[in-house]
Amino acid sequence: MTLRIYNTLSREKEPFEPLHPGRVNMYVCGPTVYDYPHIGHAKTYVSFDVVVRYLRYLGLDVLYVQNITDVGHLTDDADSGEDKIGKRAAERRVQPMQLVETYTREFFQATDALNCLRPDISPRATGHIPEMIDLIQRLVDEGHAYVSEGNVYFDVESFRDYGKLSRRRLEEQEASGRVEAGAGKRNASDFALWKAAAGTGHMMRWNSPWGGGFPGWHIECSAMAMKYLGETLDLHGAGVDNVFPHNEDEIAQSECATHAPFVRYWMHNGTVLVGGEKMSKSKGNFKTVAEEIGRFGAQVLRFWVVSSHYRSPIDYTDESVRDAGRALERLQIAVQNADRYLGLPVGDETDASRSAAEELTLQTESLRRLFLEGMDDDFNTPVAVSALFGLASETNRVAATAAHRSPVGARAVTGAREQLSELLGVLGLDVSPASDAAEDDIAGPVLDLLLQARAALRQHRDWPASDAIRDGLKGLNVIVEDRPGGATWRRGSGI
RNA sequence: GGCGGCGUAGCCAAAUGGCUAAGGCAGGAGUCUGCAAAACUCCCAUCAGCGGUUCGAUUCCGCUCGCCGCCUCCA
Repeated sequence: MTLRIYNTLSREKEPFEPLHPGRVNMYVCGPTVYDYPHIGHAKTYVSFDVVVRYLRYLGLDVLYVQNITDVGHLTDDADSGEDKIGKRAAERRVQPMQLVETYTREFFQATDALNCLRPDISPRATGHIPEMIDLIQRLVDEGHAYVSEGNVYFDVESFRDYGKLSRRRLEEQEASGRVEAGAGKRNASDFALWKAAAGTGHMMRWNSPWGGGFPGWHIECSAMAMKYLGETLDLHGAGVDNVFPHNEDEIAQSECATHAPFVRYWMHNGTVLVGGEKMSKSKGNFKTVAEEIGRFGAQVLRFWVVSSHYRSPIDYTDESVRDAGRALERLQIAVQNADRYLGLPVGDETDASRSAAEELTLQTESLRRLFLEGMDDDFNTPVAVSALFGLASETNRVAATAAHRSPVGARAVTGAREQLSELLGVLGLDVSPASDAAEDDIAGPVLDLLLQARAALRQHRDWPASDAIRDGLKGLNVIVEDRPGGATWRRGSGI
């Protein structure tokens, strides 16, 4: 089995071979922190978190860098455009760095809640201005960039491969007439590496060989990625909306400065839509991660993300998230059924129980293979998830309604349960009851006590009282289930 | 206008040049149960349309229709 990754550069799935065997240098474009993280961010960062987790699961040593863009991009291409962070900060009468701090915290809070592993390095753009200046200077020295009225522009025509990622030709873009020639630009497609601050009212500005100013948007990723990961990265991820111009420009700057290939595999994440339209900060049609976690729970959102392929666009609807919640509940119940089975008194081993156990063990192995094959095929999480459901069904078949356990059954169920937990873990999910019971150490014992009392009522066939307890608990989002081995409780999904 | 992608059952969502087109949700029938819940069993699609290539296409090619993204900040 080999991992294959769809590379935007070639538009094909390619076998993944890192530059240095066993090690993966990976960079993902981080957020611009001037507003709350939304579901689009959730999809991107959960998807790449799954990538990191899977690579590590395969035994690769991953160094994962994801930047924080805390220096504003211009709101438009014209030289007079405002810096978004500066603009928002001015509106709120706070310093830009205050604003940026607020939303950086929000960002990590959201990704932590979604159980995304922290990047190994989270470099901030403002902390890497010297590296950017060095890089820009190299480009000027090499003749790939030129200075014009205190601005430094990248000369797009100096790079033969410009457009190789987004498959665009310069002439076509010019023909569109939508890219206006900026003041002092040689070519309409030239992009800013450094912008003069004079006359822009920018609060965030730095000294440079070209005067006071601030960096262009694209240069930060090149500078930070190469600082920590070297001239050639194994993997670079981003949302599809960054292919052009951002990623294209990263390639141009980096390769012209180093004369080395910048990225071996480019991965791009599909867009989150809302009502058939892209969810984005600028459109204002976004739902924040915090808000949606409040409605559905973080794990359900995460499951919603991995239920479709990372490259597919997905529509964000309440219904689809609710479906994800119900589906996740099925996995939770299966794990709980396994645990319950393992706690049952030992009973006789019959031919039937023996063959059922053997079948479960067999299925566990083949479903594990299905999961890995899915993941190996460009991180096909929907296939991987279907393997998880397979494991749930197989487990339920022997564990859901049994009144006692058998030694063979226990071995098989233990194996299936462990497999389920392990593979869920690769997707960053944990459905074991302990994961949410831990927050309250008294509720569990109290519920157990209540069910014991209820069992006595049931002995006397006092159905009204017994049902009243069950209904009452349901109102508290605790689901009681009567089974051959006694009643059990679980928390409902609440949705 | 240019570039790219998508269109699979009521909904979500995979795979595949030929054997039963995964899985989940919803729905239907049954088993179990005092009832309920859960679980289990069974049922529920000819793959947007039209042409072409092929012994054979949902899968490859072309066209049409519809939708989305990028070409401006965006994950």
